[in-house]
Amino acid sequence: MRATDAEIVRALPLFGGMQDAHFEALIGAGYLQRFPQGVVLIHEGERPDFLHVLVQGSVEFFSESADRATTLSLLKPPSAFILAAVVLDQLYLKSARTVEPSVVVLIPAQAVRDVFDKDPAFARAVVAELAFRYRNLVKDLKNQRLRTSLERLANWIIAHDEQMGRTGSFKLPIEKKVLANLLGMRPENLSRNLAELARVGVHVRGSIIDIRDIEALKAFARPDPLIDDPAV
Amino acid sequence: MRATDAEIVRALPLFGGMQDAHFEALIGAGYLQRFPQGVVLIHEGERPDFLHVLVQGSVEFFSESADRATTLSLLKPPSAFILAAVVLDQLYLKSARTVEPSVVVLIPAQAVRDVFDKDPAFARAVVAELAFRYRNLVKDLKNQRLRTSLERLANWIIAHDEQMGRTGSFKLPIEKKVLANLLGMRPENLSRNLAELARVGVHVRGSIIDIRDIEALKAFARPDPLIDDPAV
DNA sequence: CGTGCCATTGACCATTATCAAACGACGTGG
DNA sequence: CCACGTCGTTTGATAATGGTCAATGGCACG
Repeated sequence: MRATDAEIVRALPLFGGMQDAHFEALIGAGYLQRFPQGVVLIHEGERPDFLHVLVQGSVEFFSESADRATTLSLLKPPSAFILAAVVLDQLYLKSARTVEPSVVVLIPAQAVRDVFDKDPAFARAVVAELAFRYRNLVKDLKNQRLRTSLERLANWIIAHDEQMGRTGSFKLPIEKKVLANLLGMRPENLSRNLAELARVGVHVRGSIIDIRDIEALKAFARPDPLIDDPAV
Repeated sequence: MRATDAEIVRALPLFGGMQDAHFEALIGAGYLQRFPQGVVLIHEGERPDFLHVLVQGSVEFFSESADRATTLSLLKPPSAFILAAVVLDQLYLKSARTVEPSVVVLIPAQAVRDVFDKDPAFARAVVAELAFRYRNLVKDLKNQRLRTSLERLANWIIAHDEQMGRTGSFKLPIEKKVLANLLGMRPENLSRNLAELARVGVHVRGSIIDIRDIEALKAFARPDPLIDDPAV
């Protein structure tokens, strides 16, 4: 593994506070892999062998059951994933695949559990990470239960515009197909929903989104910090 | 607080492994309260002052946004709740109300965070608890995304029958209204869905559910351990 | 024995999925 | 350089799913 990759991992909040010796133990036991686009990294139902750290690229979490499939979330680097399954040593509940060529650091699950038992700072960081992800999941469930697909889309557009600096205009960072699945709808429905949002001033040309009346959009979307604000 | 209530708390996995002195610190700082049915114990958007431990009764977690409301889960004693908000010291994302007269132990959030920093066994237990709840939430989201309301109901009936010992017959443990909200549907829809399940051998008289053909029910419901099995 | 609240039922509407077809961007190979 | 195939996207028609509103019946509790 190159030193810069180890540094990326070390810089994550999850690994930042731990003792050097413990970090060396983790990173020494781990290794780095490069994957092309579309590779399934983990399969739901299997047992976790490694804690994964996404260093470059991006990963989509999805799940399939009884002939249906859904995207649960997208992950951007740098970020660790499947921590809950690793610490409990229980089956994966989601599958993960790369949506672009990606670089992943793999750390043996047993090494993670060993260091977790020895390093209080790491244990605290694991708690913070799990609690943070727990809360994101609560927000996802609320988003799904309390809103129509049109409202989820409208709020996603508002949130993404804020992330991009409130310019009122941005390019979709992912394919519409992937966005549709992420928002819990079919691509056909996303297409119609995007057209529908013209009524509140959202205009679409290809993958360019223009918000021409943010107030009208917000009046329709009714964003809620307890669902949409990543810092809450 | 009565000694027996403290013992109930102490017996929880979350508190079981910690040092006596630390448990005394927590329980000494805490106090016990009794609530009638229908009291809102916590309001989403507020800051957590206490870790709650449900000792008796039952609690419903719900959320409201933009004129809509949904039930996110039900909690049975003994069980701690709102742990994620407490350890991160961030706003509640859900509200909670009693659905029957309940007994709750309240432990000041700061005391929890103090002991968490000092007691590795407690820290490990917090991780296990958070990871467990995280996984339950993933299952909830999959259940919601991958199934229709009729399928969620069918699988709930199968799961509840298993919990009750696979007798093929049980009494609903909660009002249909509450069950409907828990399963993410309206009471009218639950009514129709229950009638619909007669086609696969489920018969309903008042709050009594009879499964007359478990195989037919399972063939329709297609239960998935990665969604329905509480031990996975 | 009222008075509410829960549950059911009917009619209707909103939302979303499904199926099908057509279009368009993009990359490959001739 | 262009023809072609692939895949993502859009659009249309239709069906499934679930919500809303309203009326009614039933049951518990005062």
